[in-house]
Amino acid sequence: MRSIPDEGLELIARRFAVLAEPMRLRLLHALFEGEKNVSQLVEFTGGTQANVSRHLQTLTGSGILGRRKEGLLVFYSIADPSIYHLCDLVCGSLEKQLTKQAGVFSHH
Amino acid sequence: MRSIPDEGLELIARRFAVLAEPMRLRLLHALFEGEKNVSQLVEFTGGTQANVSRHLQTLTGSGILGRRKEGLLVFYSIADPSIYHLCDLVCGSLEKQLTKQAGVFSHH
DNA sequence: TTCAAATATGATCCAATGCGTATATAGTTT
DNA sequence: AAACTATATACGCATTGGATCATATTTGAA
Repeated sequence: MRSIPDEGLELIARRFAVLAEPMRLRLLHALFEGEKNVSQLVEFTGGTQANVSRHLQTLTGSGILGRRKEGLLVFYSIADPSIYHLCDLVCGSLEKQLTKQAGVFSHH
Repeated sequence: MRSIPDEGLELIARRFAVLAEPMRLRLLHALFEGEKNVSQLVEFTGGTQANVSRHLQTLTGSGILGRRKEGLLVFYSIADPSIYHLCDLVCGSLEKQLTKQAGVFSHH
């Protein structure tokens, strides 16, 4: 079998880790609608400005988000389209698991 | 826009977190070949028995792996087929990012 | 140039998690 | 039952990462 070098594994793990925070998922979910600036995201998520800014930095640093400055405002947007599919996959898998029990997602 | 309840976000984050460890990815990679018992996985990954066992427990607890006892041996296998696609997506996305620089995956 | 608004960053604290060692449990063999 | 093998778990330690508060930086306006 083809083995994966440690560097590669750590890169993959790192990518998953970036997605492993509820606040970052909330930010991604907000940005699925289209690009938004930091203030909008702060209001949207209900987080503090500092915290939102940090998470945006994490997401941007990993290449998932893109950044665009316009005067005082900074707009963020999805830069890696694979994220959509990734989230769909996980949601789908979890829905399957959950419909075998009680349904958190059941009220479509 | 449809918002996702906090419970849901935490479930999704949790799923990503489970995939965010190199050793667990190594175990998954090993199991992509087919089911293996703990000793085989210990040898395969080069980890300690205790550590491998713990990570297998994490993966099983999240529904990603299945567990089958056969005498003294315990066999683990991929239970959630979406994992294949999930890893492919991430790898593909990372390859794209990396080919824009130096190539860790470049020697196919 | 001074002020105000939007965003980023530094310092600190705290909780979560991974690893290693040692030990416990379960199943098998004699 | 005793001894042995395979696997799981308890404990302690070290590291990491997120949240908050305060402050810095950037940019536009007066």
